[in-house]
Amino acid sequence: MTEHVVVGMSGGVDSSVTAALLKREGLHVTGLFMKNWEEDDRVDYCSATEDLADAQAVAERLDIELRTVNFATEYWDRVFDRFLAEHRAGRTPNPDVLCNREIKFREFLEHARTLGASAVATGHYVRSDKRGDGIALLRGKDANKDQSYFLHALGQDALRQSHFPVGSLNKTDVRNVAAQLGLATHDKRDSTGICFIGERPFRDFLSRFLASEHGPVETPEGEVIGEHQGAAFYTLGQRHGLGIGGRRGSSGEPWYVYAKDMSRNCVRVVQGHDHPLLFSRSLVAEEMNWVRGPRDWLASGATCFRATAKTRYRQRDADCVVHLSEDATVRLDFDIPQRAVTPGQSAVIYMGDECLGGGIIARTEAAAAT
RNA sequence: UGGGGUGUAGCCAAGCGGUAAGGCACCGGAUUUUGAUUCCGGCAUUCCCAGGUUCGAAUCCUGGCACCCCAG
Repeated sequence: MTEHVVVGMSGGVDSSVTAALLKREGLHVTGLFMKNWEEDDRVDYCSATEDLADAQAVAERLDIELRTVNFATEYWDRVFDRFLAEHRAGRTPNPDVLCNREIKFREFLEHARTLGASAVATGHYVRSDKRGDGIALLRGKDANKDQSYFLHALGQDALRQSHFPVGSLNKTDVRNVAAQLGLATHDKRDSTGICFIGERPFRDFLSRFLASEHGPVETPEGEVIGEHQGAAFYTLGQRHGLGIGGRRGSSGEPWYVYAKDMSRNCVRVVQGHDHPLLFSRSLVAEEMNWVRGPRDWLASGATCFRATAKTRYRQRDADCVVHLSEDATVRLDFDIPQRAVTPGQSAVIYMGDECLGGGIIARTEAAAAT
């Protein structure tokens, strides 16, 4: 009996080619289009409609069935709600990390099972590989498109039942395959923005869900030099949106957010992209997930090991020492202080090409000598 | 109303008779399945106002106006 795989089709090239490749392998492929965000917004409505039409066109071309499903309630409850709560707390959440864990590789996967599938597939640029007694999550072959950062919160259950065909291709190859097969999405622009929600004017979008008040922008010395639109709208390392112009006797460099004080609704800034206050030498991450279990790579008894880590998507890996603890937290000590390490974002740990896992940054330790 | 100083884009700020540097902010774009960062592009027919000198002035002259500092 041929394996039945449900492919999450978004209407983009990557998932189109994912379906095509699995079909070519001879698997029984069903496409499943998810709509997880409801809005009266006309722009949004149009793009979702267009995406569905594209997915349909591809499905027809490939001669596979396309179904649709709506997880808007689940998305709101399990992803967006927390996304908002994090912002209220002054942190900078990564909704897509949560979305993958809660929606794509939980709700979606379960739904696929009810359709009789034994596995799902997505267009993520990652690879998986049997290692030891488990399955390792590996970076995508195309280093520029690698999305393992977003999938670091997956567990063995999810990986065992998932395929990532485009993970071993380069983006240009993916587009070529799509073009050769005559798929309508072959030259479709890569999508960006929050998954399922899309690219929005950030502040306007968030302000529809979050109450906010203007507040002071202060220097480390406590001098008020501007007014912000609401502390929740800013993230550490951010430059724009502060409206701070030239100042007498000042260097003329831009100003960047290095801290937020939510109790005072205050955003603290510092001048210069590389100001010491923007750097952290270490961080503590919570809610750690070890893709393959926590002890595989550890010599017995050891409580730390060397690895590399990213504290933001698309950031270069940074060498560090990972310290394990009894609870589900971890401390990373960087060889070289990292810029704009931000609570709420994920710290994702790698060993070579393998994504070991990661957690949510809870706090950091300043790099500046005290 | 005695003396001194300053008035150039939203904010800093070059310019000192030859036809408005630069930076910050802001806007647009590129990059990007978070949010950022980064990169590229745009941004004063006009220099507080009014006269005058000159082939030509933000730059010189005259008179106003505004603000700042020191004396009161």
